[in-house]
Amino acid sequence: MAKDEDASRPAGLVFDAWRGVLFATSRTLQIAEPDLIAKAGFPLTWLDVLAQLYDAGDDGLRMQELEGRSLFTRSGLTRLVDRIETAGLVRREAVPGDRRGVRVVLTAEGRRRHDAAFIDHNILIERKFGRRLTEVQLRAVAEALAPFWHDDEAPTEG
Amino acid sequence: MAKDEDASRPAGLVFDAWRGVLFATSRTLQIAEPDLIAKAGFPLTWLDVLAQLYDAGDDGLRMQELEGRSLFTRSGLTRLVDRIETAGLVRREAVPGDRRGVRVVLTAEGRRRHDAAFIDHNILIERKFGRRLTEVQLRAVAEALAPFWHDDEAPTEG
DNA sequence: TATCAGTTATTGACATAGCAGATACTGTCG
DNA sequence: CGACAGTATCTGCTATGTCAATAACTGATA
Repeated sequence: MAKDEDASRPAGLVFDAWRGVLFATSRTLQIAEPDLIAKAGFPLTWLDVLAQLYDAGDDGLRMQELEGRSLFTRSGLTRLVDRIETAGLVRREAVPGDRRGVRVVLTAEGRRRHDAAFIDHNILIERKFGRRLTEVQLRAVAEALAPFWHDDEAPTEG
Repeated sequence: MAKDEDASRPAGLVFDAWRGVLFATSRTLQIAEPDLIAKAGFPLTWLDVLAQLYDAGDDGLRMQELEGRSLFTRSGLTRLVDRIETAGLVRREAVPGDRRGVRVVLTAEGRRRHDAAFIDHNILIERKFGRRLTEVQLRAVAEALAPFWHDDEAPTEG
């Protein structure tokens, strides 16, 4: 018994929605990742970092700030930035007035590669994700999941 | 569609919807993973496998089938199943009539641990994901993203 | 029955991420 | 100055995932 209603929230509904979110993410990323590597020559993790630095402007970001805006740990970021730096897409610079700190800045090459990758990536997301939903559905999903943008569980840097 | 409003172009919509899906997944998993490890003693990857085997019934699943139902590669699965087997939660058995094959089956202990973990995990998903959406939103998300469950991505551009 | 292409699963070499501890610097207090 | 607590970043060890190559087996063919 206990068909579904009665409970303010049918358990199966949450499960189905969660499953949808999970699979949409995984499936799309599984296509987007190799695509990005083929076209841009670097993985999504790099694009995350490059995009953050792009948005941050000319002064770049400190490792600490980068950590706050990404889904990596500090040590993971250190190595990630190492690789991107070795590839010449970012540069570590001294922070005036704090010799402990480092700020990470896009190089000209990094900016170029970011721009190209960003465009390619968005086209792919449109094709593999967006195209599977109607406009009404897109709007519903975007609206329903918007709360997760600003995460109240995680510390948000100001 | 052909709803041409300047304020909400489909491109921006796709981006917002994708961003929502991405963030909902990341934020929720970042909480669910440590929680599961604390309560069940194993990570989400194990639960994925255990849940698939649970659903599959007494005969379990072959590695191949497990691969099709999960988001791992074959070799990744081999090692994942190795670990779970070492922990005693699954068992590899011969497949009658095909000596290449292996079928993976839940042990009694595996079933117990699965049940407990599944309950805990669902409670957490309800709390951290489901509770942020209304029932209408849940329904909309579940419906919109259901196509991703069975992903038969057309090999050519679709 | 010998062979050969295809299938199933594992293994080896390698890449990347996390945790915990190390390293380098800052600012304060005596 | 010298000690100390706090901050910013990096490194060592380890865990886990992927790709490419391998081993074991199947079914068909000559």
